[in-house]
Amino acid sequence: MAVTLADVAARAGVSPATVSRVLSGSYPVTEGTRGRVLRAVAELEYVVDGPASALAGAGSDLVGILVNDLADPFFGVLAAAVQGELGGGAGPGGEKLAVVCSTGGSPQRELDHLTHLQRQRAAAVVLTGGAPEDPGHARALAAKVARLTEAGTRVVLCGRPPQDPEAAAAAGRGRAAAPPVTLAFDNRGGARRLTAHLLALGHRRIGCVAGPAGRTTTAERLAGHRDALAAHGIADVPARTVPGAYDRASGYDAALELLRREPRLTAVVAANDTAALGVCAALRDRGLRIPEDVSVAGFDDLPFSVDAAPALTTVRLPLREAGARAGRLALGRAVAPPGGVATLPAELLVRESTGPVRSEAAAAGGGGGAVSGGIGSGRSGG
Amino acid sequence: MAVTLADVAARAGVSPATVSRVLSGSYPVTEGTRGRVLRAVAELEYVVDGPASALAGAGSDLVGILVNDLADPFFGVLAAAVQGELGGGAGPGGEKLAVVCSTGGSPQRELDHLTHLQRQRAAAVVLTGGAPEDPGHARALAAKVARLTEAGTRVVLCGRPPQDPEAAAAAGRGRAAAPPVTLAFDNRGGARRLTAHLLALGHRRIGCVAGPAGRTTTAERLAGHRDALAAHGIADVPARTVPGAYDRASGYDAALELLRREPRLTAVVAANDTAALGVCAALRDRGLRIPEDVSVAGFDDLPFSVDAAPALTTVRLPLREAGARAGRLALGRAVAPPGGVATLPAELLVRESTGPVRSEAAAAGGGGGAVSGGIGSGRSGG
DNA sequence: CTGTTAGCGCCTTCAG
DNA sequence: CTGAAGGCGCTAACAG
Repeated sequence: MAVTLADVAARAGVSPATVSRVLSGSYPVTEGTRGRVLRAVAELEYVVDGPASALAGAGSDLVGILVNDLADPFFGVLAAAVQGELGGGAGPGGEKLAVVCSTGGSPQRELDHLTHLQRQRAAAVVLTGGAPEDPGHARALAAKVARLTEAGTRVVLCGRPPQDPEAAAAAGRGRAAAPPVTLAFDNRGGARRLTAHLLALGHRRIGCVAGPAGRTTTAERLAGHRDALAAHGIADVPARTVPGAYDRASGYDAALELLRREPRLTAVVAANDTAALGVCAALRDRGLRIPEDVSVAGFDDLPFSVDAAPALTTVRLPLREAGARAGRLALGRAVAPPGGVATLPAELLVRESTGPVRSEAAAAGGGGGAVSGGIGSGRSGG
Repeated sequence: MAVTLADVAARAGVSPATVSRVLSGSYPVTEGTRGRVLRAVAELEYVVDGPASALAGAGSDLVGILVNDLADPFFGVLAAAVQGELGGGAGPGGEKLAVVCSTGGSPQRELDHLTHLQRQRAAAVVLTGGAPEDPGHARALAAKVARLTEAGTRVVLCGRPPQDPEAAAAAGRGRAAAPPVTLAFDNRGGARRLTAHLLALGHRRIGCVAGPAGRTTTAERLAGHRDALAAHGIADVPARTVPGAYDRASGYDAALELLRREPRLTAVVAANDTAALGVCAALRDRGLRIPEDVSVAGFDDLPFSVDAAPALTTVRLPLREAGARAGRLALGRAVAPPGGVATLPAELLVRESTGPVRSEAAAAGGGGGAVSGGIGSGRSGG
């Protein structure tokens, strides 16, 4: 930081205040002065100092985007959409610098990042992805969000359920400029329709590779799955659900475990498309064909799922739209939905990885021999 | 920002300076005082003000990561790896806040983001992905990088060639604390081995879906492709290369265009795995089997490529490793390679999407009928 | 070990 | 329309 406002002022033969006015464009300045100032700025390659500027009262231009995992396309697409809206930054409000922070799914890191953002006086924060279900964390988060909104930071929840109103109320102590806005996904409805689709195809022994335990998204999708089962008068068999994560390896292991527990499985719903890919790989390795022997379904409709082998039946979540809207909300360029909460639809996409259940006779004759039990996966504890 | 350092000091009955010392932990403080201060901090939910702190001399804890597109797994994986290294932030150097900025491939936005980071006094900046080949931009970028390093910001180039030494020298005017470090990928070598693999399988009419024009990565991969062709004494047919982008749609369109120009194509190398997926889709839509009729190869070995149909032959780039190393370099926790440049290997991964060229006879008999010329794609201009 | 004193670089009143 | 002055909240010398 060698060259300062004062340097520019000296070179242009004006006062620092004038330079400031030219740069912020908030005040009328004579064309001539303006030109000289701008030239001095260019010649000196002057760049406004962020901290000093922020300290002196100009708001920061940081917008925080919290994601669980940057390498996960779900968050990549979401974050890209948010950032796309903050945009080229040509806007008069000035360009915002998007700060994408990865929490790795850790509640503590979520809080830490939020503190960081608070420290930096972020203009807005977008929290993406499901939330941990721990009440303690929910309370801490509500408190942190309250501090943020009180300080004028706009908060948008994208892809998670709204905050508990009571927790939020308890956490609030000052006057929030703008209460947090929520853009939720209809995970439950989507999961229900997906399982209903499988049931309609005749499947009765459906395995479920759930998402990480203790997260709202996992709970919602599981609830939808059970809704569908219940609606068809089918008892939910707990052993047919194994926990996992949103990655391929997890889907692979979980599928093997499911097969061990119930070799006659005819369908598997995975936590998301990435896990579904792992499920497919495991099934294939065991000599099972998809969907002839076993149907597989994903969730999210991530970009690659249409090109998988076979193309994945899944539930499309409007990630792009959600991110873009969250971005607009963060910028204050969109009005909050009534009640501060909007639920975005989840659409069933039937492709090639699901099909009619095979008849029992065919099952007995088919590649079923490969599925003898007791493979001794070290993962039996679940 | 209601509660300040002074408030905490008052409540704890000490001076502001003491509070500052307790919080920064840089100076010895009595246990008792320390306890009272910490309690006051907790009770008031005090959070240090970033701008003020930075202005007063404490360095900023921002690390910028520039990527072309967050929704692209290539960058997602890279950015996640970098961020993973900045890490939980338990380290003594204190936690860094990673700022992931998406340039959308625009040189101007790249510069803009760097200015922003400069404004914020970023501790380090990691530039990922190929660079534009425009000399004007290279000069501007070199100048910007020089300003950054002069200000003490560490700069790491990850996945792009090193800066032109002359341009860098010309841009420098002050004393750079640490010159930029480069982690390059052996794109050319990888592409050469990939095409050589195809040639070894007997392919002679190889189509090439190139990456975006005017970018170093595109040029390097193309050069490698031509190296292999030349090494086998095969003339490069310009019409067999069509430009594209790193997305599925681009691969799809490009494959159709290639087929229009040369219906007897037996292999296609794509700009990357995502584009390869599009190529495969287009080929399938035209009734061609992979790899029996046409072999297809990708690049990068993105996470989904092993699960594609068929599993993609590709060139693995050590994205995870590169990102992690870039992160360590950014933190100053790794020593720069000799000469400031390290080239990371690109490994050929032969999977199922490439196979021996079909015999001419088989070609005549096979699904070739679908490939009649003159489909009139509007894209013939290239 | 702790309190006091100066700014960091800028923006924003106030005068002129 | 422009200059001068004050302070944003914190840290870094200095004293004590």
